[in-house]
Amino acid sequence: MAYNFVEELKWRGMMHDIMPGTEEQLAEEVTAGYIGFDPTADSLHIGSLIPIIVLMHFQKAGHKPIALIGGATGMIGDPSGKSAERNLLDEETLAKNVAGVKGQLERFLDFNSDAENAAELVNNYDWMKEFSLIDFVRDIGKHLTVNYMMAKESVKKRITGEEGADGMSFTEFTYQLFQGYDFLHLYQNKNCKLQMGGSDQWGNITTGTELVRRKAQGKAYGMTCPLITKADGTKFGKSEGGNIWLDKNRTSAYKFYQYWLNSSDEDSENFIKKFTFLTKEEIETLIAEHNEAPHLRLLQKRLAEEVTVMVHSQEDLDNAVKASSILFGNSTASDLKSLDEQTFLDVFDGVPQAELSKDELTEGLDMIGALAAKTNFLGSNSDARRALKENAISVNKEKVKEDYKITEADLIANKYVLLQRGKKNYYLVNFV
RNA sequence: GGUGAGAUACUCAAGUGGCCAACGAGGGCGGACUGUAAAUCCGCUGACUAUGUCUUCGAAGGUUCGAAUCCUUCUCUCACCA
Repeated sequence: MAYNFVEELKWRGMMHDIMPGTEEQLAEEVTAGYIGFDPTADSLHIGSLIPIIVLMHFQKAGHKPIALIGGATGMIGDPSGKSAERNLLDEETLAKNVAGVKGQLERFLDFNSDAENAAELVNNYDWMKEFSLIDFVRDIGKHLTVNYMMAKESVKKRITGEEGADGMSFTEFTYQLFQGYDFLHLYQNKNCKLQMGGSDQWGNITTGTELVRRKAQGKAYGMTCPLITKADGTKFGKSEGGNIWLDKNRTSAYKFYQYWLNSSDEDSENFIKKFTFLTKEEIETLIAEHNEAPHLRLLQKRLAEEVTVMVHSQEDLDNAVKASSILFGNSTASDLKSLDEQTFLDVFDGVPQAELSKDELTEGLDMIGALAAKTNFLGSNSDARRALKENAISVNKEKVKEDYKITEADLIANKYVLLQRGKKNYYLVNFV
């Protein structure tokens, strides 16, 4: 095999823990391996990219990736890494989420190929729903002791009350048995011998391999990748606006692109290894070039490009780059006006808006009113006066003074006026 | 239950009769610089019909020409004693 899965993950820093014998197993034959995805929302966010990419590497290495959607386990809630009991999702939401997550996974893995190592998509609800409580308790529960389950870190933490934890329901305690059974089921029905996941999944994975050993006298393997962290300690995948989603409707391609572009130097070295498929040589060259001229931010740009194209499309990337140059470059009112309405709206997607009547423009709309009273862009008239005095206000990217009046001549696409306070605060007024 | 201390703006925290819309620090915002970064420097940070006016220092009353500041009652927080 030209491509060594384990070696590949190791140099990319994506290997946290691996069970002894896993490499030998992978070297020996085409192996099926799976990762579970929780349908906690109808879209995955960029935290789920790592497991997806691991599966893609897995397939590139000639093995068979299985993506498991936790339709059943999602109904229970994984206690790993949580200090409080989770809220349960109702069936309807869950069905919607499963469909959403499934659609996204199809972007990255080809589930319809005839190849020997074609990717496969399964939903554990399909085999869990028929399982009766009695059967489950007799067939599965019998093979593991409570002592074993209690010894897991995720359980121990909650029981001993560390970190303000407040106990754990039977429901969540059962979770690891469910996930363990998934592995057993896939082992028996799909000859799946490997489970992968984030390092917080180690406990659940070992429960699975243990179950395979005891119940099926088989040998199964596990591997985890480190959880993504950022150098400044803030949470990965979050911005002020919340999660960065893979769904364009939740996080626009522009914002998605920006998230990566704004990575720190330190993080971007790390991220480009993990989130792109560039070769080791390419990445080393990039890092070297970046260190030569850090202000050009080659790493961040390449990272943002690669990931945006992978998750969205080349077209989305082009638009995001264009939008970025309008927002952050030296664009002028005429640049703005040259945009067609759709692109303009895409660029300013998510920017707060207000609607005003076009009648306001006939006499010319004064700045104080435009900023505060009519739009609530700024909190008060005083605030508006201050901002104007500070030379902080722009109309259509051009600085204005307190005596400026907005007229028909300022309209973009005959409808919009772009207000701006400082560099980053935008506000769109829609004249109808 | 008793005694003592305290409550000030987004947070911490000065102010103990007029010079108080209230020192200072942090945060936030803006400007310069810069790499859409970090650091640094400077400015702003109650409202309004604005060289003035109004409301604000736990709540309600009172004293006074004038109260964040003094008095009374109440609410809450903390400390010590039961």
